[in-house]
Amino acid sequence: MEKKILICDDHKIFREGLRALLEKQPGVKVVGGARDGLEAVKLARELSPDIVIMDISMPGLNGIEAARKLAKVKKSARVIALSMHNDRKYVTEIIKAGARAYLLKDSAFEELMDAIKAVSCGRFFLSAGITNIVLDDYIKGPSRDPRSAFTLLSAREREVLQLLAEGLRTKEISQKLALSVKTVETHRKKIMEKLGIGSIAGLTRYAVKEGLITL
Amino acid sequence: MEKKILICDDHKIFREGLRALLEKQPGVKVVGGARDGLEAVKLARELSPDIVIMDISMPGLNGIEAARKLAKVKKSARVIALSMHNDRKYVTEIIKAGARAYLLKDSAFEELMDAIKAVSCGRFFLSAGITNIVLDDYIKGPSRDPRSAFTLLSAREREVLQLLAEGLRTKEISQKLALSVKTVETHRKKIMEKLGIGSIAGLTRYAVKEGLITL
DNA sequence: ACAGGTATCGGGGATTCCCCTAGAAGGCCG
DNA sequence: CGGCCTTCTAGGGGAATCCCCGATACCTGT
Repeated sequence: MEKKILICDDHKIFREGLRALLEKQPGVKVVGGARDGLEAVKLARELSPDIVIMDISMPGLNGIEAARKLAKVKKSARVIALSMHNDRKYVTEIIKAGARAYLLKDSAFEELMDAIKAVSCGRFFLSAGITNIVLDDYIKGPSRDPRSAFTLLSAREREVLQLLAEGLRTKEISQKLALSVKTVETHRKKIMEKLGIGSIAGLTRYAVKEGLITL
Repeated sequence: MEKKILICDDHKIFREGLRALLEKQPGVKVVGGARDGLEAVKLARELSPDIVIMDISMPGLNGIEAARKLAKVKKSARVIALSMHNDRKYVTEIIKAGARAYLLKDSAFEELMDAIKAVSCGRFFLSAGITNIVLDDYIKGPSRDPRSAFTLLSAREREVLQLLAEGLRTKEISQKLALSVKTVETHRKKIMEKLGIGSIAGLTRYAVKEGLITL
């Protein structure tokens, strides 16, 4: 029996490209395409796909919320998350939302086929590099709150992070906080370690995303 | 004679999808794929494609700068910009950089084929909705928007700025661009001088604001 | 030809980064 | 209570960087 597939992505040309690739494969059939989360849920109800390939960033209702809804409304549909972000936040959230696979858009198409086979058999599938994130969270125990700067970092660390992201250099921060330069360095190191970010530029982008500073 | 096409996008699965669609079309042949701007320029020189389909947001060297380089180095290649942004900033800049077409990723594949036909004949092609933006700027005459990254900085400086904001350290940049560490330092110094920004964090925020990188 | 901007490098000292180690204080759990 | 973890603090030492100089070469427009 052919697997029915629903493709959800807000870029039409991407949907068409993926459809073209899938149509060359035996055993699968693309039954529809959705351009946002709401349409994804609607079409999933109408078409009863076996597999839903779900982009995460979509306007209106994003892929994570859409997956959450599908888990309630259409349990039979196996969701494969497909995203350009390898951000831990997205990964953990959509997996918790019921997705059975997480692929990066940078993956080869072959990996997508592997994922389709895996979830069809009831197994999970994670892109290389994603596994680390999930296992990392797993061994750290059930962290129910989302991994934000406020749960991950200590108050002092957030303080240092903000100053770093605002552009102060190590010496200035040490003066401002009445600390040794070495202490500030240690804080920076711990922050980078916790967040898995290895540069000031990366920390700045993170701080903006988390709302610690404004552009 | 078949048109040789080079696909530039940082997502492998997107490149594969597009290739699958194009391979079903007569008269065109995909000769290669690049995952960033530098590779795009390199492959364009090696493969001499007739058409370069260029995504705008790519790591390292973005599509706008890549188009600018191609306009100097490989005049024969017609660039089709393919982006998810319908932001006027991107449109005007890449058109000025020499692109002959601008398509949204939300476009249908058919539109891409129309664009390929158009630029092959030496015509321009703009996605619906994009035309307004260009004409709008056109009738308003040369609207020198002051103080943007595109008017203040040189191409090389923008290139270095993007890499800095992406979190690469000086040495990595020098290796990527095949330059001396000292040269990269000088560029950074000039960038900071021109922009009046004195830290990597500040440069990162600036690059995000200007759309050189995404969060 | 000349001025100006751009792009490319170097010297050298101050500074920071990055790897270690480590003590004091507070909380948590068997 | 006695370990154990986390946090905050700080230092040593070498590599890498930042930051001030200067310098050469190449365009481009006047």
